[in-house]
Amino acid sequence: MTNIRDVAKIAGYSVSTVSRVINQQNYVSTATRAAIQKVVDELDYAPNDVARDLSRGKTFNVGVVLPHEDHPYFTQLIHGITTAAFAAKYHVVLLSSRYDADLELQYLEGLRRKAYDALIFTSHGLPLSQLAHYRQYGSIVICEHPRDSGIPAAYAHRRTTYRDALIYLKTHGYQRIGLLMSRPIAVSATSQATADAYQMVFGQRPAPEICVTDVITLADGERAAKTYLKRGQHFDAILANSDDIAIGVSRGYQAAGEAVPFLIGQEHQLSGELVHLPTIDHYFKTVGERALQLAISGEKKTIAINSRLITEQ
Amino acid sequence: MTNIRDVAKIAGYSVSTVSRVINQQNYVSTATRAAIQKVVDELDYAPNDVARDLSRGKTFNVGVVLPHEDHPYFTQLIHGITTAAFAAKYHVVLLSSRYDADLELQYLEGLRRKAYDALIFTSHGLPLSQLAHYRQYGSIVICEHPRDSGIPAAYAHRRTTYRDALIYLKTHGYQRIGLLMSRPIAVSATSQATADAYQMVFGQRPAPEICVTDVITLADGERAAKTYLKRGQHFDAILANSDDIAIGVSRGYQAAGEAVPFLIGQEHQLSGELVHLPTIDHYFKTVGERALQLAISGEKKTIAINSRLITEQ
DNA sequence: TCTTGACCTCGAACGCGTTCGAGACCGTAA
DNA sequence: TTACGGTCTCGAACGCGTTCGAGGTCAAGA
Repeated sequence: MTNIRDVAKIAGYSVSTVSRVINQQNYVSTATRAAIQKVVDELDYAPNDVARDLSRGKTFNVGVVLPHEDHPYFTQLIHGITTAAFAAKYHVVLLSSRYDADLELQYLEGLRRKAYDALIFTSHGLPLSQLAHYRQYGSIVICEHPRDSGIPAAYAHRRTTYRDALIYLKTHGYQRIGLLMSRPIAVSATSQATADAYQMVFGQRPAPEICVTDVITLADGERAAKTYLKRGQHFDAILANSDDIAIGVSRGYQAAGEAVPFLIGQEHQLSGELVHLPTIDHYFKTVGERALQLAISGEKKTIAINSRLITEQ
Repeated sequence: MTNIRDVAKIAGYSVSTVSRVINQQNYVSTATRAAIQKVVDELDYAPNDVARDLSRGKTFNVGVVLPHEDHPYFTQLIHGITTAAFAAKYHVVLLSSRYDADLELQYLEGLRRKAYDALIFTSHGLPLSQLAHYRQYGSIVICEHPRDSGIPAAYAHRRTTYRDALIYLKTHGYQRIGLLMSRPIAVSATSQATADAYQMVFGQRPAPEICVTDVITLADGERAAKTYLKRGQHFDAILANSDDIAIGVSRGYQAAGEAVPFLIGQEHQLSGELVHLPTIDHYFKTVGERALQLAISGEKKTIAINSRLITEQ
């Protein structure tokens, strides 16, 4: 493999002059530039990006930690992140975590080892304090409310919209509400926002038995419906954590020959549109764009993107 | 930032011995290992991944070129790729292309400049011959039939299943078939497979007027239906290029108050399942896994994954 | 005429981990 | 006792581009 020293030697100039030619910098005479360019072309020389990254001390890589690849939240977020990364000439490195603490730690170590300039956690299993500890090694951005961690964040401002949704249900006469969540309230900011909104509207924390957690897919929605039925619980309405999941819930009730509660979905997915399901759009693409911008600028900001309740579609 | 030389100096050992300790290699006495480890811990030293990549001449990065992030084909493929990459301890770098030739060239140059060990093209705008030219700089894998390019490939074997689908239509009495495609037959292997299957079943190439191209989203499907209606063309059945798109077609006809032709979708999406749409599953996750394995092993193979026609769901 | 300041080019140090060849030491088999 | 082989450690070269300080040239302004 030919390197910059080969080019310099053959062209009869110093390495630094060659470097200035390939980086299109000033202070190279036209003749010299042409002579060096000729050798570069003849030798089919291209600078080594890894060496360049090493000497510049920067990789232009942003690691994106995501628990699943096939969930709409992450898909939309990734779309926003890659769009913004592309515009800023950064590279997006996908890091699967499955909420595994060891893996997340490995990725944080990657930041320490300079594999990435910045890390975006679309979600996380480790405590925020541990993420915060790694900020000394590089920029870290999370996609949820940072609490008291001080970590820069871009996230969907869910609570207000969840409140809107629950108020909507209440004013339409739905009193007994079931809540579906991807993760337990104790560990998930999203689930907390749901619980907080519930408290605002109904004056108390949601009882544990009205919440079903670990609901991710349509099949989980179906399972949740069966769980409710098996327990003999009755609900007027259910706030599902995605449109697909709401569809699953609907199927679960139908399969059991029971009346389907009123449903509200989330994510504004095609499936919900098909059955005219009320939903909440969190604008995750925008969240992703903002997260990436924070990550590369190093700004210590918190950006909340407003969600929207969509009751007619 | 502390480096391996600092550790060596403070520990009183040579750099190579320290290297052997942090890489858990043999030929270090227990006492030495402990002494060095102590200094490593005290200094909070972590090796620099970029320097390591440079000296090893390998990055463990695989670039994945994809035209869109929000299309099910790519989402499923990415899922397979990240799954396999994770298992092999490789990193997936997402490269948006929008079929832009300049961008694709930039990514190929990235291979030449050692930014990636390998490149997977989930789709491409550049001619295969140009991709083939860059194989001298690193492993390249495509996700379609490689024709005579010799490029290693993992792809969905579509033609046979398209034939099955068209035979299914023919035997059920549907004679006049419309074909929806994401890209023109001239540039897309997928569209070619559709046309080839059509010829096998109906004995002739599909007439240009029965094909609508640039159909990517549900809205495009709706538009395609309107195009057909505007032209006064009648079809007994339409082979759409995704379930979502088929739904769009259905809407287009319904909005115009016209009878909806029999529809077959693709990708086995949730939307199709909801309306019991016949579909074709291409197993793109598997394709992605195989593509990544080819990319990192450097094997010069072509792997075709069989698709499946699903007529009852 | 002297100074100042672009302009051009060079050499060497720097960023940092890996690896190979060599040397020293010790135990065991011949 | 000589040899061979394994263990342990070191120094230096290597992978490769960037950048800073220095030095030389030349023209314009004082």
